[in-house]
Amino acid sequence: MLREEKPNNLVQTIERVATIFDVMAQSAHGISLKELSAKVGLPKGTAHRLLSSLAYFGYVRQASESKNYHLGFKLVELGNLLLDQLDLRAQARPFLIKLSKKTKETVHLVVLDQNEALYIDKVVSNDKPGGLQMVSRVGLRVPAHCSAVGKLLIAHLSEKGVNDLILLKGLSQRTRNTITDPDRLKTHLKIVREQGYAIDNEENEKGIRCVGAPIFDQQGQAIAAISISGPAARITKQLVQNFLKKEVIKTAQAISRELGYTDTIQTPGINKNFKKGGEP
Amino acid sequence: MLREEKPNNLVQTIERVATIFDVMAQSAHGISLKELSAKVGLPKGTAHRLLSSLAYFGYVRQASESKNYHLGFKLVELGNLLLDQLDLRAQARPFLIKLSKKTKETVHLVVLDQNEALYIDKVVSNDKPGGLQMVSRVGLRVPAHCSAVGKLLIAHLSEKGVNDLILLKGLSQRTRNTITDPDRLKTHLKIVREQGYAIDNEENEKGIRCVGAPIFDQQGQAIAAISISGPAARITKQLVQNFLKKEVIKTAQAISRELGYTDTIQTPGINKNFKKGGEP
DNA sequence: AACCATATTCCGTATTACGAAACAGTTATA
DNA sequence: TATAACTGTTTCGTAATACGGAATATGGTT
Repeated sequence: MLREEKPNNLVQTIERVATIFDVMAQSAHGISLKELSAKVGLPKGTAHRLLSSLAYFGYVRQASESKNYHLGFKLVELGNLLLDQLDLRAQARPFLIKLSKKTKETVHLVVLDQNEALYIDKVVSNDKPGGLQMVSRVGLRVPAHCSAVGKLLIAHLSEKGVNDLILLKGLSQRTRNTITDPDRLKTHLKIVREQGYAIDNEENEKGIRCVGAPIFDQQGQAIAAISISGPAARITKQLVQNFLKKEVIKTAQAISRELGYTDTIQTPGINKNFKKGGEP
Repeated sequence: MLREEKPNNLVQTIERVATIFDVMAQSAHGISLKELSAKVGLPKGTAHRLLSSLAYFGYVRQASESKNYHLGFKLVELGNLLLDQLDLRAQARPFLIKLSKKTKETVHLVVLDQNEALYIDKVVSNDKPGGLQMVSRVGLRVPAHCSAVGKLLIAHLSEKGVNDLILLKGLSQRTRNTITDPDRLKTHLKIVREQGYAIDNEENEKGIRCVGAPIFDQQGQAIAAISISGPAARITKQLVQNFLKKEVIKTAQAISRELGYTDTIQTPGINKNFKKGGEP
């Protein structure tokens, strides 16, 4: 997988640790030293030294019986601490809860990170006992080009930003509805930007439909997006047009206002750069 | 702070990265390179090299305008993935929700990690609008000796385990109710172990009272604990004795059964070591 | 009891990261 | 507008650091 601007002098240890974490992330029930050292391509001794250092600080832990290595709880600690440091999340949460209650569907809060849409909060509706539930998780990533929230966020990127993203991540075909043509995507993003909401019409996963709206900060930057997601059978196109679209936009606007955004959504593009690049 | 068995050949980079993360964790609004390098005691150049390597893999991120460094979302990703890898958490969750609904209070799931009680799940009651809410967070740690859940977990440790914990962490006085005498603690733990539940009677934080019960796995090990927590004014001693204690024990037993624990709680200590240390 | 598999530790070597200093980019000051 | 002051970023010769193959411990199996 391609990444953005690779530094020419990466610290070797950090690169190795990142690889180790990634391998462990795929090993739900822990991994032995032998297997891990094979997978990351390091001698056992070297891998062991890294692991015991990581274990000392709590970033990995070793099961006392099986000797298998697992990710450590320090990661949970730091990850959740980071989420709490995000003012955005704290401020958005009550609105998400309200929206979820009103629509009786799962609501997500998403930011763009490393050119992917990253879930930073999730509110599930309690009122769907036994019903279908979209599988998602805080910390999960989805491609930007085939999710409502992703499209919203990149719709407010610069032309260059979008090109870079396409170059780095590509436009993988996830379903038959996925937009995979760069030009079609750019046209679509223009519409998304102008209409102030986006729909994921089973573009990422067959059977899942979403509708989302962008959140703007004080500077008018689209820093996040929210969406309502669920099974396409329940989230019908009709329901989106008649009800959900309106609700998600309303909520997103309320959150934006909470963050200090003052511009009206009705006049997009106008009166926007009052602070950005305006030397007299 | 003292730690368990320090390896003699820690990898320097990992030690430095751990320090950097800890400093960042305390910097809610990001930290400048200058400030960070000063705090961790590294030359700017060195700190910068580590940071840019970490940033490349998403473990830190740099705010585009302020240039300040923040913890990166990769930590969220790994942390939440780890939580999902824990069978315990998935299996316990429905029981926690039920317990929270029934008692209308906040319920926590906790494990022992590095001699501290670590919250790995939290279910808040929705039925307390505007009411008091205990501040807690998944990933947060509390000392073991002054929390209901912590006492439960160390009550099932070996004598040596408890001694090590006391040596490493000490028994800090958090409130006037905190048990700070090693012998008194050991006596108390014996009672906790025998009665099958524990109470935190404002021992960690004035005004907060908790009652908890242990969760046993198939091997009869106390691998986790659950608790009901809330303001002492609401969680009265009476309510604990008449209602909450019973409910939390019942729920903990149900989860233990779910995990394959078969021994009856009524006969603690008896018929326990059928698999642990039984050479013929 | 001997064996096998895996984890852990050791130690001489050279590769890796180090960090002082130069450079660049940005903001404050005259 | 020029200049100073500050912070972030990059460079490069050096030596300390981590490397990794091989020896040793551990513990489970035949």
